[in-house]
Amino acid sequence: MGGVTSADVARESGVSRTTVSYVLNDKAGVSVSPSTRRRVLETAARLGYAPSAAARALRSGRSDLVLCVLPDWPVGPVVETMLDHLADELAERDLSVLVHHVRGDRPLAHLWRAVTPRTVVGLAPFDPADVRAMRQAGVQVVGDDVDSAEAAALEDPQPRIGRMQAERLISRGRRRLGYATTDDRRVSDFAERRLAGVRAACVEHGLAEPLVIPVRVDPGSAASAVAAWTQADVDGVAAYNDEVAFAVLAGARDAALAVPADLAVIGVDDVPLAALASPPLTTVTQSIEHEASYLAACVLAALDGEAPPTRPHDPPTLVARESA
Amino acid sequence: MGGVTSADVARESGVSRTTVSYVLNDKAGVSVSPSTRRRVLETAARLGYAPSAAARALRSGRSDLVLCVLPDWPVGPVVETMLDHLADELAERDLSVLVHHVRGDRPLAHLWRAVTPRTVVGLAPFDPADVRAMRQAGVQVVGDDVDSAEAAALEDPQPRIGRMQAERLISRGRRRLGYATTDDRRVSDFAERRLAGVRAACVEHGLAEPLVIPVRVDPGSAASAVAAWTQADVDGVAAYNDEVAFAVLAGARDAALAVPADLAVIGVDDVPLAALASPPLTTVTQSIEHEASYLAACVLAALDGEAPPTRPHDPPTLVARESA
DNA sequence: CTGAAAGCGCTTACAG
DNA sequence: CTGAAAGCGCTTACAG
Repeated sequence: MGGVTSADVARESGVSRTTVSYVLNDKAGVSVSPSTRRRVLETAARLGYAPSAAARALRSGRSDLVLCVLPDWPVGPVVETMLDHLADELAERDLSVLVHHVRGDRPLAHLWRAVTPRTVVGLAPFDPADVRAMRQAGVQVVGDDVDSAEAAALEDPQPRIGRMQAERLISRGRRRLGYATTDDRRVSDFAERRLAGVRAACVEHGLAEPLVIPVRVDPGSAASAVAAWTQADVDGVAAYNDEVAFAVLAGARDAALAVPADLAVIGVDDVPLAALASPPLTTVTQSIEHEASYLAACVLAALDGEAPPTRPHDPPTLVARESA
Repeated sequence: MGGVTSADVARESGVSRTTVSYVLNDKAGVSVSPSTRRRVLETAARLGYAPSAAARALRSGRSDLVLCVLPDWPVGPVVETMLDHLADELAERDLSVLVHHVRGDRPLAHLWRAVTPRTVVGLAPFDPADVRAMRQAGVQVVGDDVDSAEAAALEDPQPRIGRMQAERLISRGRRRLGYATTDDRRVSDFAERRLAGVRAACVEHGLAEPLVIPVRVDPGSAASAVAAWTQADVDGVAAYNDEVAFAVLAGARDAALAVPADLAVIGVDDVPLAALASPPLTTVTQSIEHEASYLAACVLAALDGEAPPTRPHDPPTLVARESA
């Protein structure tokens, strides 16, 4: 039932468990005679021995697991790509990435205690109490705003994204902007911060407040939003993300509006389908690879007890296609 | 350093660790006086006690973790939704779902040994040697084809999906079909099985072999595929999935082909954006909720030592929109 | 160079 | 109704 233990290997090769442990872990500073070493290695292989991670974790309080905690927002291709990169980079250090989607209000403590990860990476800020508890238990905590919510707020990239959208629209001659926000509560914070950037750009360019309308990802919702914008002479719409932009595009189509001539539309994310939209969607994107590398570097630095690397200055970029 | 332990709770509430354990685990057959019970519970809450899973796993050989192993294929909204449902259903039994994306050829053993999960759920078949090892270590294994690759093959739903696509196209008067397959090696197996269904339907209806062309999710690739189909008088295209279908739609648009009049297009999955395509995408979908419930039921059954439930007969359904 | 022993935090027979 | 004690498998000072 319970597999082969180090005691089995020790008995079988006629040495103590200590020696087995030394050999198997290549313990530095201890020299084991070559013949013994060989015998132990051979026996372990023959018996198919694999150490119990539970025991090891209990003993040493650490594991080779990196727990990645995702907030409860919808995870699109962007986050997924990021996780892939992260896993790749950490794999080189023999770290396995485990992903957990936070559901409802189940306490986080249950989870990280259950996993005993070496590091916990959060994609949204943790509860400070959770951070404290994890740190106290010797778990590295890495992530957005873990240490300084203020610092993060100062360099929040979201408003820049919104600003960039607005500036593109304005540079294309748009004079009255609309904002297609999401009705998904879980990300309304994001939407709000992006919208702030749009607002700021409007103010700077002497334009009126953007007309904000929530748009669901379905044709009907988009149609009525487009009607309202048309009514208000809106000629350019910045969407919360590419999905919402697709909806706006569909709404414009239904209303027989030409894009971008009658209504320009710009999204955020550059999802794979963006290039295939009708017309191809102009959008703003952040370099996911950079962000992932940064996160990986944070994890590695924490592991090596080094100071966290400085966040790369990673401005969003415009992907200019036809819709705006 | 090491967080709050049950000994702390015991000391603080003036009882033994035994009692703490009994209370916290609601141990059946043991009666603890209500006042003691309350005191322990209260102290545990106040101290923020969470049991060390490592110790628990070491002691009992089991944990509350369900490890969900995803194959190396691109995970779209479909799989994501499924995982969400699974997590929801298992959360009711206090099981936490952890997701691991298989990367490259790193051995699976390392991972499940490190996690010591109660159950491992595979979304693609495991290596039989892995299954054997996990079972031997007392880890439940649940997933596609775990026990009987043949049985699974018999009721493989993929060909039915392809067949359904073809039949829709044929019922709309299409006489020469094309198949837009993926060039992603990781899912070519899926594509092949779906294509088999398309082929079968063509044979049955006395049509020629479908003209198979790989289509990448970019405008250029789609354009040349559409050109080839046009050349061959293809008037209906079944796509491997909705993403590929979007590409075909874009290609048709570039070629000034009317959809569905000149070229009908049908996808698979019904991703959120499908309804927003131009024209709205007709597609075939499987009930993810059902599949997720089935998987959850398998996990729960394994947990309770019951026989696995029979797989629900869950035929794919057609979502008829305008593109076909 | 190698071994006996302690202890990580938990659960569970076994005594009271 | 409650507690003292053993033991899960491992690593690591500490002795030889």
